[in-house]
Formats: sequence, C-alpha cells, structure tokens
Amino acid sequence: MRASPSALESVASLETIFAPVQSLTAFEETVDRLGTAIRLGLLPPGIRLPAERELCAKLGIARSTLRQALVALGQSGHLHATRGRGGGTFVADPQPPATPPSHALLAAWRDTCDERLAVEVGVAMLAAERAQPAALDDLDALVIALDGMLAEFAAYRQADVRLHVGLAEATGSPRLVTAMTETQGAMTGLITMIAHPPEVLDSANRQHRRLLAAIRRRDGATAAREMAEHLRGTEHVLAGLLPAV
Amino acid sequence: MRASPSALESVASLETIFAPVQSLTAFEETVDRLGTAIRLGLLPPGIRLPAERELCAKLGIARSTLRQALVALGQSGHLHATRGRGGGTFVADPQPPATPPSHALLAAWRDTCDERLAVEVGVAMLAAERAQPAALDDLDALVIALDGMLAEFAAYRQADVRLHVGLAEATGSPRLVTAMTETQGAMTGLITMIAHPPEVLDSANRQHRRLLAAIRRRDGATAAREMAEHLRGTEHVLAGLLPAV
DNA sequence: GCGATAAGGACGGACCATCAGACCTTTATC
DNA sequence: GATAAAGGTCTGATGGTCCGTCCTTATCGC
Repeated sequence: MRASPSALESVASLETIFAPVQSLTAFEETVDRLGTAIRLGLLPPGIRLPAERELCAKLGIARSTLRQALVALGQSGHLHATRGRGGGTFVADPQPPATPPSHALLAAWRDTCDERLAVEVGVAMLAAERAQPAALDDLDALVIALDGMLAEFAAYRQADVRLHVGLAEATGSPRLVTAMTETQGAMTGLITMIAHPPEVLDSANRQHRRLLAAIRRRDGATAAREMAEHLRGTEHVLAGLLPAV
Repeated sequence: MRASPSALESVASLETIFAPVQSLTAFEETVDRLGTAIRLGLLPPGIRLPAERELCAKLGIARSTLRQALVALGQSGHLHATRGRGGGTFVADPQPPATPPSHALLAAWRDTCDERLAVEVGVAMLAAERAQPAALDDLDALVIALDGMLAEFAAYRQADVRLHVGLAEATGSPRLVTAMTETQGAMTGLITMIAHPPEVLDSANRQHRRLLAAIRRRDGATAAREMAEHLRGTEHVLAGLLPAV
C-alpha cells in the first residue's frame, strides 16, 4: 500500500529525535536541583531549608523521596540536619571541596558554552527591554560589591552567579531563570578549572558595568554584544585548556 | 548551636529552586518527542520509522515502553503500523487535525516566546560564526522554496521549521538543536492561531533572506538583530490576541 | 517541671512504570 | 514451503514512588 521506499535517511536532525531519552527520577532531579543551588551559593552556607513536610509539598514529591535526596546531600557534605523543635536541615558551613568536572562535562564543554551563550544573550536583550529600575539598582550594588572581591575568587564567583541569575529574574521569565540557573551550574565545574587573577576579574566586572549601563538605557543590541563579549572571555581560556571541540 | 534565624526569605529565586519537579516518564517523553517531530513535519507523512527493536535501542528504553508510545501515537492518528515482512510503523498521511493549544500553554505564552527568543538569537549568532557554506546553500534553497508556499500556510510552516532547525544544526551544537526543536514545537500551537496572509509570509521570508545573508558574511550582530526582528512579528500579533502577560 | 509542639528519622505496604525476554502472528521473498 | 523481518502479546522481576504511621529529639510556654 505504501510505496514510499522509506527515505528516512534523507531526514536531517534524526540524531536529535532518536537520541536516548534519559528521564531523571524525582530523586535524581531533586539532588540535582538542590545540589546545584547550594554549589552556586544561591542557598548560602548556614541557611535553613523549609521543613521536610513543607518542602516536599512545594516540590510536588513524597516526603520519602525528598528524604532520599536530603540524605544523599547530607552524605556528600552539602547539608546537615538537626532534630527537635527549632531544628531543621541546613546548608553546611563550610561546604565540601568542589569535585572535579566529570569526563562527560569536559567532552561537551563547547556545547555547554553554546547553550550558555544563547541563554545569557537572550536574557541581556530582554532585560534591556523590561528590567525595572529598582532591580537594576540591586544589580549595580552587586557590581560594586564584586569590586571588593577581586582577590578572592570563590566569593567573587558566588556574587557573579547572583548577578547573572538576578539579570534573568529581571526579565520576568521563569523559564529563563531556570535555564540560567542550570547553565551556571553546568559552567561552574568548568570555570573552577581556570586561573582567575584579579586583573581578569576586574576586566570582567568592568564588562558587567557596561552591560548594566546598556540595559539601563534600554539598548538591547549593545547589551547583547557586551554579554557575548563577556562570555567569550571564559570561552577562549577554556579553548586553550581543553581538547578541541 | 545554629544561631542564624534562617533568613531564607531574603534569598531570591527560591520559586525556581523549590518549584515542582515534574519528571516525565520514559513513556511520556517518548510520546512527546516523536509527536512533536511528527507535528513539526521533521518526520514527514508516509515515512517509515526504524523497526521497534532498533528504535528502542536508539532511544535507550525497553521495547514495551516504546510500544506504549507508538500505540498512543497510533490511537491519536499520528502513526499507523503494518505487520509482516516489509511492514513497519509509518507516519500517517494525512495527519490528524491539529488540536487547539492547551490552556496552560496559552497562559504561559510570553514565557514560551522569551525562551524562543533566546534560543533563536543564540543560534543566529553562532551560525554566523560557524555555518559551513554548504549548509547555508541548503538553507538558501529552502528560502527559495518558501517563496512558492506563501499561499498555503501548512506547507510554509513546515519548511519554516526545517529552516530554523537547519540553522541550529549549522551551529554544530546538539543541545541547541534540541532546544530549537522543543521551542518550535511549543510555538506551533500558538502560531496556528494566527492568520497568515501571503503578504505576512512574504515579509517573513524576506527576513529569512536578510538573516541568511548576514550569516553568510559572518555578521553576527546583524544576524542576531534580524532574527530578533523576525520573531517580534509573531510576538506582536500574539500580544494582540492573547491575554496580557 | 511538664505537656504541647515542631522538627527530623524510620518503616511497611501498595501501586505503577519499566525492563528483559520469550513467544505468537503476519507477510514478503527466495 | 522455508526463511526472514516485521509488529503484537504475554509474564515475571525490579525498582521508584507514594501514603500513612509511628518514633525520637529538642524547644517553648504554662
């Protein structure tokens, strides 16, 4: 009946359509989400998470599943729990040492940077359209604070993440906030491999300034260009360190 | 011991971190992936899918799980199977009528467009850096073909999708190809709600031309601007049709 | 001091998605 | 008629998830 000789080979992008479907379990995704937020400093050391019975409701999972994740993050040293009234689950202070990036992440570093470029440039453009002055004031304050952290990379990086995520929040797009958080999480492993002398951080922070200035005067094109340039910095360093493509 | 009064409220972006974790099952994701590819025309009507035993290996799932998805897509009219040697699973021809976009999609249309902007502009910038001339030749041919489809929107839209996905492929970034496919799938429901007179399609296709020209001369900034403008067209129409934010 | 309360911690049963594999049925080709 | 290649069917095992219940610990208020 169907005479077509199945020219499936002629269809491009099949690798994408038929690529393995890796569905994370609720447990895995929870570990990933919380672990990333902690490593990025979005959940800073010492802070208390919501109570388990409350948090599992927010996350939409069963408490036993959430506990699996909390126990896992406890064993890896990211969380610790105290019992009794007034107790709770706290982000560990200090945090465990960062683990070196996985082989898979290193192999796909270019891909990671590409997605990051898209997310960040898109955020820059939209922020230039929509960011409220009040939100920009907060971000300006962050840039000033960053100037005082040029000598200590760990602190700088955390504030840097907050700046970029804050920019995403200023767009008012929840999905871009999620995307930004994820890409920042993916980049962290790579970024920690690079040496960050104060001069480089200073230069990067000047880019922050120009970026925010462009956003404040609603100049989306310049904002996009500044952001792209800002990202190219780290990308070029990575290109020198890591296997080509 | 822990004196900190848990200033968790001070931490922004908590809605993102503690948002519900909805992990799709392998079955659901498979239906989604194949269904989207079919609706976008990436798997055109009449084409034969790989044999079940082969496809489940590619997708990394059990055959029974794959069959659930194939049966579901069969019942919805997207696929039909024939038995025996030389049989197989084929994309239905004609395709079932498109279902109206879900309430949830309509409510979050702005968010969908925002993510689309990021992906497409990022793709435009990277394509301007990396696209091989041969790939651009293919895309130019698509634009020419599009000129002949101005009167028939369904055909136009399918070729349009192939153009945008092809652009993503030209960047060499698998994740951007996936992201592009997903955003195109998400946009399709919205786009079908808009009237598309030939003049509008003609104008859109002229934007395609300018975009490809900018990419060919490696002008990333212009490519990004052209792409953003191209997307704004549909966005403004949607803004007029749909509830504000 | 004692009860109430709010937190983490542990357990058991039920359900369901998924996997792995064997087997059946249909159909075309040699 | 045998073989091969495809979809269709069935079953048991496994594991993730949910729900509810109960226990333990620690603080707060009377």
